[in-house]
Amino acid sequence: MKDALRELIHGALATLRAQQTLTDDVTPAFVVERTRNRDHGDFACNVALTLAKQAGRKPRDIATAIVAAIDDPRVDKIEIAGPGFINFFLGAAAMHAEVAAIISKAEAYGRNTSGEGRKVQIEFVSANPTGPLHVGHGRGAAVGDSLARVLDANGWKVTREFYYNDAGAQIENLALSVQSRCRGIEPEHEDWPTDGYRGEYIKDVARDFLDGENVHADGKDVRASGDLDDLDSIRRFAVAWLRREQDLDLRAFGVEFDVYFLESSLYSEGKVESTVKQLIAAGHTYEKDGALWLKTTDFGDDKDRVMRKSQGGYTYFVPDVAYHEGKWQRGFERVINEQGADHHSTVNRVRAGLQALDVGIPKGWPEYVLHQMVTVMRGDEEVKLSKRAGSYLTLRDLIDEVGRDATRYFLVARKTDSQLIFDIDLARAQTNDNPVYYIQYAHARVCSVHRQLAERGIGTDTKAGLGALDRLDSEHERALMSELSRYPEVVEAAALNLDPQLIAQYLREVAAAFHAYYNAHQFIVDDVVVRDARIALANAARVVLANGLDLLGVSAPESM
RNA sequence: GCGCCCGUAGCUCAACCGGAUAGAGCAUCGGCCUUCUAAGCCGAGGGUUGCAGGUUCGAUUCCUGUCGGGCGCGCCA
Repeated sequence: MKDALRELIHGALATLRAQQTLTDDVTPAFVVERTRNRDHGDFACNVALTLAKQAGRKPRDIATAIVAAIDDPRVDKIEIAGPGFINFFLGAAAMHAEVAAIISKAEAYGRNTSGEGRKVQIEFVSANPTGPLHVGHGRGAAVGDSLARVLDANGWKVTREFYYNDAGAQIENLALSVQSRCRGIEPEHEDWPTDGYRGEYIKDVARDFLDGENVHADGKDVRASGDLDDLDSIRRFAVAWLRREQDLDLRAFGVEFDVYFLESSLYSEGKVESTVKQLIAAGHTYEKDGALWLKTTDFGDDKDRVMRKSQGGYTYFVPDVAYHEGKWQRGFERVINEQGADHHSTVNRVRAGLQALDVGIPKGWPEYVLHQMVTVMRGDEEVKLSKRAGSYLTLRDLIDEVGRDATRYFLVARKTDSQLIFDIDLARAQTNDNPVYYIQYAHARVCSVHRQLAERGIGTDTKAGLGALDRLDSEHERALMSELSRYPEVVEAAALNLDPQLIAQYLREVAAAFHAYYNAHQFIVDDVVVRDARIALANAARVVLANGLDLLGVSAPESM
């Protein structure tokens, strides 16, 4: 509806220009937006205000001229208000048509094609296989996967990718830790490796290694040699073991990836070497103190970066650039990296490295969505420890305790750049204070109505119901219809702002509108036409709730 | 010391890339409803948007400074 109104405005401007009422050919940016206040109608437009400046005329005069040039049956009334806002009051028919569209499009309602099938990659989680996923990874998983779903709903062709380091120093620490556990050394002992991993899970890995277990991860089997002097074998086994573990966690979270990308492949396939050569050839490198440097300061970084250490070997930054060049070569018009904000310093660095390649990669490519820290509270106590990891709360702990739906919802329900406080007690609560419960309950209530009808042997006629929506004219009914019709705009906005939180927030409002509607009216009434209409509207609400929840990866239960 | 993020009602958060009287939920207080799940409705109180400047018709939003909280600042990844 928003777009339709924009077109009406553009049409009116064209008319005014043809009449010479307007002489300026340039139309400045303007917006059509939902009003906050019902007195201002359904939509408002600020075009007269933005036009006034360049036309040198009073906004209200321009607004009057524009309004006079608009005539559309979908619009009941147009008012000019305040400094010159144009307020549109939609007719009931426009709203009823939207409800009918919801029912007929069903799962497809709210989806659009603005992405035109272009390729976008979302890289998220990307945890190294050195330990269980923690709550921070959970936020990344929830946000990244929801973003993927949202962009898919906007017509993009989405690839979900997980990048992990299976070869660096951290992995060496992992292998050494497992080896020490195999030898019965405890983390408190003086022979325990510096920077070793102390969690309980290391013991489990060690046990399985000594037992000669077989681990299936990333589509291949890795068998433990059981030889504790064979560090290489320990390393391969430990990586596979933890990869499998993380995979189970992610699956329990409803998140699946299309591509798992190994950092080691960048070395084995010579990508790192070729990237270094490219950077040297492009003339952006220099030698200093026995090391090879990249002049990233030429591209907006705050200091130059070492590529090859004086002792030999590349810094992690080099494979990072190689990796992203590979993403570019794979044809992703957009790449969105979802990471913890503690990695924010890599943003400038990676982009600068890509600019230095001189291969035509746009300046702001790739895009980043960085999420801030998560603090988990139980009552007034901060929860920090996990039995499994020994040092931090794992994602699995949280899913086990509050369930997947609540975990996912809570982790996306806040702006990514704000710190998030996860209230375990609230997430578990079976009350209306709990937004997940409140939303799912609204969905279940519609299903419950159908069960009630079935028990009484009452059938309904959706088509007749949709034809009779004009019989529904209470405040609650109107409000619910209006709320539902916003859904497509919310899906669009969530993609534009890369912000699934908008969906979470919107669903709460839909649920509130539904509950109010539900409680103010009887569904099972003798008037067949009204009954059909009310149930058709309830079904429309169910569709929007189900579609929205799906974008968050949260289930839409039929009963609770 | 430098960089990034945050600071909005008692609490948890919004405010749709600068718009109208800064909004919801919870909590508190006063009414109503209590019927197809555990609901819901109406009203009230509660704000100098951390603080101080600036930009303009107009600022929670943009700029500068400042205070407070978080995270980063390696030839670690």
